[in-house]
Amino acid sequence: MSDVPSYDPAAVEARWQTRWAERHTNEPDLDRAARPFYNLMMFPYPSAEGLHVGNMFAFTGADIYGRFKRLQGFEVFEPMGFDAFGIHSENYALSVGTNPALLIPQNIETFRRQLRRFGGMFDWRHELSTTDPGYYKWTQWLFLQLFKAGLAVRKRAAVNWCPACKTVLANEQVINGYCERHPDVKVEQRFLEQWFFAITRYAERLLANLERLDWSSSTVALQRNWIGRSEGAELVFETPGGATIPVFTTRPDTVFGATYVVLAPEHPLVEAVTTEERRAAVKAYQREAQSKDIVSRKVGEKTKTGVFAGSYARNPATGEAIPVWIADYVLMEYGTGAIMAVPAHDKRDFEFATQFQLPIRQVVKVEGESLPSVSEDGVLMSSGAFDGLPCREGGKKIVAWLAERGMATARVQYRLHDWCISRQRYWGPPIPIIHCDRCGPVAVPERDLPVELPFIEDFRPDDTGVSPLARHKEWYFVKCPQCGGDARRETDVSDTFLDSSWYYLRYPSTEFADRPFDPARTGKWLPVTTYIGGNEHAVLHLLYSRFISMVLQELGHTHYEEPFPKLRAHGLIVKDGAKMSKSRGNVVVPDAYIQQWGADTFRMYLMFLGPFQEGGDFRETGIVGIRRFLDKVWQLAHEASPRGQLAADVERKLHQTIKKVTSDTESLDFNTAIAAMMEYVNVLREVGHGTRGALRPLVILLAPYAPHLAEELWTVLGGSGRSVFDERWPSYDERLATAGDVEIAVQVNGKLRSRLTVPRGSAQDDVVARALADDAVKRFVDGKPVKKVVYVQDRLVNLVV
RNA sequence: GCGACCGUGGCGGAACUGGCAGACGCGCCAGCCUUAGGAGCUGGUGGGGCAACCCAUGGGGGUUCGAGUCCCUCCGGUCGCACCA
Repeated sequence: MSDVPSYDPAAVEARWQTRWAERHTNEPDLDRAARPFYNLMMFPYPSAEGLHVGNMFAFTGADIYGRFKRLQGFEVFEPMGFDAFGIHSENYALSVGTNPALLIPQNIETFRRQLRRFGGMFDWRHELSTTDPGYYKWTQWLFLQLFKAGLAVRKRAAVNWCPACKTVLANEQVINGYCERHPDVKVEQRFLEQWFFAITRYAERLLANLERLDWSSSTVALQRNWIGRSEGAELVFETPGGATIPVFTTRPDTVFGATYVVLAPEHPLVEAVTTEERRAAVKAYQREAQSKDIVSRKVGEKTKTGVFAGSYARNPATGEAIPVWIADYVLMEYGTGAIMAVPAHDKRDFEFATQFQLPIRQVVKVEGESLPSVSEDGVLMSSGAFDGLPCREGGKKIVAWLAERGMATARVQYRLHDWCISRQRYWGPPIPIIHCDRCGPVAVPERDLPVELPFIEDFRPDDTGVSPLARHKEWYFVKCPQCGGDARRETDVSDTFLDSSWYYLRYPSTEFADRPFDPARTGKWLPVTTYIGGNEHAVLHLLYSRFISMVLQELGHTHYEEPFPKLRAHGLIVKDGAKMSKSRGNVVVPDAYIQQWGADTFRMYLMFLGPFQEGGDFRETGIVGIRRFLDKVWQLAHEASPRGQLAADVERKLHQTIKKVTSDTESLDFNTAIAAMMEYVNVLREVGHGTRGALRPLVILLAPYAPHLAEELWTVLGGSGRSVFDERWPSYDERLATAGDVEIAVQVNGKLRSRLTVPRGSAQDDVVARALADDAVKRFVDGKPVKKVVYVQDRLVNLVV
């Protein structure tokens, strides 16, 4: 054995983590940074179980990118925080019977320790937690800005209600229509007054802006889908009683085929269209529909249910009287809550009409399609003057024709709903509103913020259906800030997604207690340069953040409309092909691996597992490969001769490696970047020795991936300065990277027959001449004339005979 | 049902705008070194012929001098949304 000390990751990592902290290595000057780079990763929810490998996978990839940018000369701000409010924490707290206010700090402490241990380049000066009153004071401020702008409104809306818990459930607590905690109790819907943000007013902008965002295409597709824009028309169906039923349809061309009308059971017109003799049946049906929970109500059931209301409405196109039905396959939240049913050209209407023996009238002819035919590639029939027109054109003409009589309006409809931010829960920031009998809902004056969440010994929900906060009398009863009369606080807390919709805006300004975000800091650091996170947040978090950014800009608080111009989604780490979850019991925790192998080895292993943006299957068998690689680098660095020229082939390989690692790290292809570094190390070992000149660039390339080891080896290689991260990313010489001979494939009729080694950039004629002289090639050309030559520079030549 | 994606050795995965399939790593095999090794080193490793060749990227078809890559079709899998009119 040589006299090289053995690589002891635990000692190396402890040493450098201490130095980084002492030397403030990871703390950029936020006020004076000349080249600011805001490297953001989605902050974690600090679960009781601690950081798991999925978190670490995401953070490692993002951290590598941040360190890479730092080495390229940017001043990188990489903050970390905790999304600690919300139903997860509250449920866990309920299950162990301890107030979340006591549990969360412990969880955060565990996360903080784990995050330091893995070596993230976090600027801990700017840590935040959404549960900190100093943070949620500004979450409440944000609510007030929307409230004052008329964007926070109160509406009645359905919630899941468990009659056993006597409380509101989140959708994820409803399992197949039953309460998660009472598997034999059916969940029902109840209607409560709740706070909504008017995100639908921004639907068009949220959709249009997607075009100019540099985001993973999968994420864009998810958002586009969620916003769900549909073009169509609102048509009016009149009842003899004088009521008019507006319906939304995307297929106005099929109006001649509308043979009945359906209202959602909650529709306000149900009363007016129900006849006396049908009243009992309709009431019974409404009760039945209400007893279903929201989730199963929406999941398409095989058999449809409904009830005839007793009255008829006039089809605006045909003038016919058609029956009005009440059925829960029509949803109150979409369109107008009422539809014209065209059973011949809509699957759901077809099912319903078949079941209840309602007439089915075909008005679109499509080649080779039987009913129900939903294609728009047909021509109209049985549609009066519009017969023979293609669907789309016919639809436009029908809308125009009906519009003359005030019976139709073209309009656009979105699936996106207003954002319900009310939670009838304990563990969240109280919504800063005071209800006064005289003044109505009144904003808490900003000087009185935060409305602190009081510590409540018994924080369990009770059978009142309102948040446990209502039980805290001193907190609940207040004076109206406007008239001074008796008033009560709003007891709903806000949605966790509101907390996380602006945390990135707070990070650079955490030390300012008197403002949510400092204008100068915000001007310098926002919008976020690169955002890396999982696709589980592709819709809600990212959509809400974009919405909040638009509002803040519109109200003059910030200078940008889109918070995350560049977003990359990482993949998922699975275990044995299945998603890791507590219930499956296959959650992998990194601590033991870090203990055994070191953080650097484990970081690189996670990145080598598969493509960062696709994820991979966690198998511990490969870890040793990374460790062997780092051991080799360690050995080479310690044995490197201080001086000495690089052999030509080593130099070429070095420049190729720099090129590959640079572009792969930039594109987050960490697995192939690591492979390239391994190849270089293999070459160095074949040559039999390393020089410091050959090792120094490697150590810098490796630094984002294995930061502690790189720091250590940088000093071994005689590096100056306090940190390898004060160095510059190596550059490569394109000429050197591509110099030397190349091997060219020689094909005859498209089949590989031989290989030639020629100088790079050889002329076609020379290569062809040499190819024709080749024995193997001669055998296959067999004296036949060459009809065609395909030559790809430095790659191949194909002779067609 | 709608939308997005994927299918390559024993395994994880490479392969730029079509151009030498299997980089890199794990595992496995052989040898070396060791009292010993779950350490280290050297070599080998898609399949078949055991050679000069043939066959191989889920199946079938097509475009092309040339297809893992493009097109059609079928099979299988993953994710998201889902009675959205």
